[in-house]
Amino acid sequence: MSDSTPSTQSRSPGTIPDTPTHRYTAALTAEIEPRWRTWWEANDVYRTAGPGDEGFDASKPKFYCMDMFPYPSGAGLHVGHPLGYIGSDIIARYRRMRGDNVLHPMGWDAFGLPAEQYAITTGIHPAETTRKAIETYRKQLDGIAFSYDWSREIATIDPGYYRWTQWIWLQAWSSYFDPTINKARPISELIDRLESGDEQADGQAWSTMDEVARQAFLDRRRLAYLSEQVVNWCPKLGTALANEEVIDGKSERGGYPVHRKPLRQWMFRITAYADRLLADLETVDWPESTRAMQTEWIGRSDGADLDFTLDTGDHLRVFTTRPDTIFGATFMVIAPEHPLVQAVLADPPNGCDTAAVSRYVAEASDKADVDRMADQGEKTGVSLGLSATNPATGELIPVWVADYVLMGYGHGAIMAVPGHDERDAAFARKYDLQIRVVVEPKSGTSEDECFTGSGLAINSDGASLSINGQTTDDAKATVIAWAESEGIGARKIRYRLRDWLFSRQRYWGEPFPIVHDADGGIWPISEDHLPVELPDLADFAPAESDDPQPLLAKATDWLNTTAGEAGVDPALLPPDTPVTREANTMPGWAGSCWYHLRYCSPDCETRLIDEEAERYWLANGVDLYIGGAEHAVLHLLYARFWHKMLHDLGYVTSNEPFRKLFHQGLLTSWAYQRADGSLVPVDEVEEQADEVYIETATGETVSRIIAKMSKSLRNVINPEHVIEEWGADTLRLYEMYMGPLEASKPWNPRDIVGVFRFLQRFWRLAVNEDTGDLHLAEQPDDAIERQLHRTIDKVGHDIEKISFNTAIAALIEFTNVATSTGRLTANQLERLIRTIAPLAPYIAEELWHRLGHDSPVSHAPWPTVDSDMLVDDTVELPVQIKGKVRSKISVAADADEKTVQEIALADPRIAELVADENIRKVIVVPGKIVNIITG
RNA sequence: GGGCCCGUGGCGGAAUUGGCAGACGCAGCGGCCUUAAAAGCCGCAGCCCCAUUGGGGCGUGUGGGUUCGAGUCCCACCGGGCCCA
Repeated sequence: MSDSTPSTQSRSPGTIPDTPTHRYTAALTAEIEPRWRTWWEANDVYRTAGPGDEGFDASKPKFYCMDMFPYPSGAGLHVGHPLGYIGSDIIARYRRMRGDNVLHPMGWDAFGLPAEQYAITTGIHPAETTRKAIETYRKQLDGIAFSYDWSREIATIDPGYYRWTQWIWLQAWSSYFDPTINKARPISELIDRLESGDEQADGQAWSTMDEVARQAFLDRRRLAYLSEQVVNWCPKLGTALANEEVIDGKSERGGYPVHRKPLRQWMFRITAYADRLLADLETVDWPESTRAMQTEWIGRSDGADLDFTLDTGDHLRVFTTRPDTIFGATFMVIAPEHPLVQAVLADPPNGCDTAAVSRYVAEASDKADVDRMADQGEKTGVSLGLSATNPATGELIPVWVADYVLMGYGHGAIMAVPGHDERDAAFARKYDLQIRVVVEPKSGTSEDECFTGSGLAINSDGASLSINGQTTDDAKATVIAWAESEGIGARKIRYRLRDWLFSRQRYWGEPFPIVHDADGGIWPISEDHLPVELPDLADFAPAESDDPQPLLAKATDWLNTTAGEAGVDPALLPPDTPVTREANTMPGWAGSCWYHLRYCSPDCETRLIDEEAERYWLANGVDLYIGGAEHAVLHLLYARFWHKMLHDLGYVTSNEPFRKLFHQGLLTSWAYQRADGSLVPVDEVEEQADEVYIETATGETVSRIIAKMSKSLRNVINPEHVIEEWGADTLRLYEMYMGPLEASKPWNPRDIVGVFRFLQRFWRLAVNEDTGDLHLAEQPDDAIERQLHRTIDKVGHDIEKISFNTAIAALIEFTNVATSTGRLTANQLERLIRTIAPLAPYIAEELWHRLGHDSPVSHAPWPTVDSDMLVDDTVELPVQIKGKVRSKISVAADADEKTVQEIALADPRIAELVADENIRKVIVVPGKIVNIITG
């Protein structure tokens, strides 16, 4: 067992001979819990009827309560994983008892890298290891009494599931974004508009374009499109890596060189949705921090596009958020990837050191964007020997190339204002470029060398424009209006959000439902040929190559096929046309973007989601979505994007997928370190004395640190071990009792016994430990009855507030009072059992049936609360003198202020204390407090 | 560097949102039961001072402010976390 303290290690009440036969012990939970689990399963207790199902009651309100589904790893669950699941299960059970139709499903996010990496080292197929891991997870989850409707279980790797993942992708491929209505539409509608002449293709009439030009135009408009992207390519690993997987130009795993390489990749046009993804954050009930993160990630900036004229006569377009500082633009900088660089190298102006420029561009190409953007570190660059005219001042200013400007942002070119931008200032100082101050703070002078805030424009007076004295906001508007009238610029809103790179060179993911013909044409697989199944592969090792090769390229029989074989509509392409399948696969995020839809009708063959089920379960989206904050941006943004796209295309009615979002906190745990820093597993350590820990095997002293539970720190706690020693109800209660669900908190094995003792007392309140019979009172005790109402009321409210720790505290308190006062009547006990049922389902079910019920306690209604029982006739009020409590008085609950004041002043102790004082004022807050101000 | 969040007994945490700080649990102490121990049960318990029951002072990271009244609101600082740079 994972316990480290001797006091808990030796505890094992089930084996103590003196223990009463019918005490709530680990031995008893080991008998009770599996028995009810089997019974629940045999009787389909948690099956949820939806529209069209037998027994569905449409008059009940719906409550869709969903967990972020897990990636089933080979290591199994540790006690941190179920934390959020226990929370959502309590809510689901509570809402059911409140009379809602509750949809509470679970599934598996089963495509992804770890299984594939494992396959590379062991040769075991990812499908096999994943299936095994799912089985383990399922077994572990079942032990904790989750009330999932397993008939709705889905796994992203099921062909029946990823058929629809592919289908959704095809919808995106077959759609475009119409900015005039700010929505996605089928691309067939765009073709109609082009053919009718309602719209032109980039200013060209459709009728004048040939087929190649038409396809190229349409491909540029699709929501899913191919594009040349610079990726982190690692030849040794044979794959592109995410930015986070590259450290100092080397792969995180293996330390192999990584090159920045342009690669044709499938993209998603998520940027088209930037403003909707931003604006609709206002409409959801999400943690403030998560909304802030998404807002920052989308990164809207308001500014202007401005054109500068080069001395070659060409224009250089820049984006700036500070058009008001145009008079301070003393040079320009372009990114190393900017097309102008190649133009300059091809036809160098006088004074251009082409060798230096070429060398600089080559060096910059292998640097990651994050490193280039970093504020610290030397700014580097090379002059191009070109000049541009500042349109406001008329001055000629030099053009440089520098890697702190990124091609992916704006136009890959900036007007540099070293007087008011830190990075431009650093660059100007290094290369001795002119710095001009054009903004001053509204009051006082700036302490900073480089003032980047808002203020008043100065030194900003030119032939066609003057903004001196204008505030920054006014000056921005003036400059934009001027640029527009001069025809050299326009107001522009830009987003930090980039289009989503959607292809991976991995094996264990969804194949794209598309084929390529010999001429580079792209053809969709028709719907009735979906899914495109992942071919079997015997060898998962990536091919080492300078030329990026997706793993699926190894499946040559699968890869090279014909249009007919692959399932392309014969009307589009003759069936015997040789085609190549797309060898890239979709990223791990794909399946999780829409699983909230599939749960509603997991077996629907005709649509991704049954229409009626969608309207019912997804009205206003998922009612409660619980999961980790680590998905605050990527998963939650991608899922919102797909949902909105499907909304535009008419497949879902709601605009947002998750109405209320909640993040559970992280579970930390103690880890033990030897003097040399190496780690000792938690279960090989004992606490010898207070704060002194020794390694059992060696007797050496080890030090204790607190850290996130992880395999590498050897501090994971296995839920099965906890259940073995205390039972699952204790595990559930302990995890919820530790503190607020959203807080990070340390797992302390020593504390578990507290909730176990509570359950023991709870059990003893109902059951005679010696005989096993129920022992009940004939007549209810009035004080107990009142407190029971209060407890039911508080537990209900706390569950709704997701404040389970205080709900449990209220139950403990009631149980302590009830055990010390006497017995409960059968009726009282029934209500108490129903109140604890969402939190501790096993003990509740056992006692419920012992009370003579045949149907599950989870199907019983939540006990009613009589509001008269919540208020007392008399209340005790503290009486303060100058803010310090000096006495307490007992008054009628509805006594008016005057009466309360009289009683307070008449209180002997108060009278004595104020006898010699002048009473200036008496504050009476009915039901709360009395405060007497003297002096 | 900017933004957001958080600092309460030995520990995990409560406090109806401005009204008795420390609910509830762990650990601790005392008692019952027991030959004994464990388990269980009953009680004590923020810190300090005086005292016989009782009383007083100080207390929610630090310093200031608003208020009859501040853990809660405002300002500054210190420490920790997250996000963006």
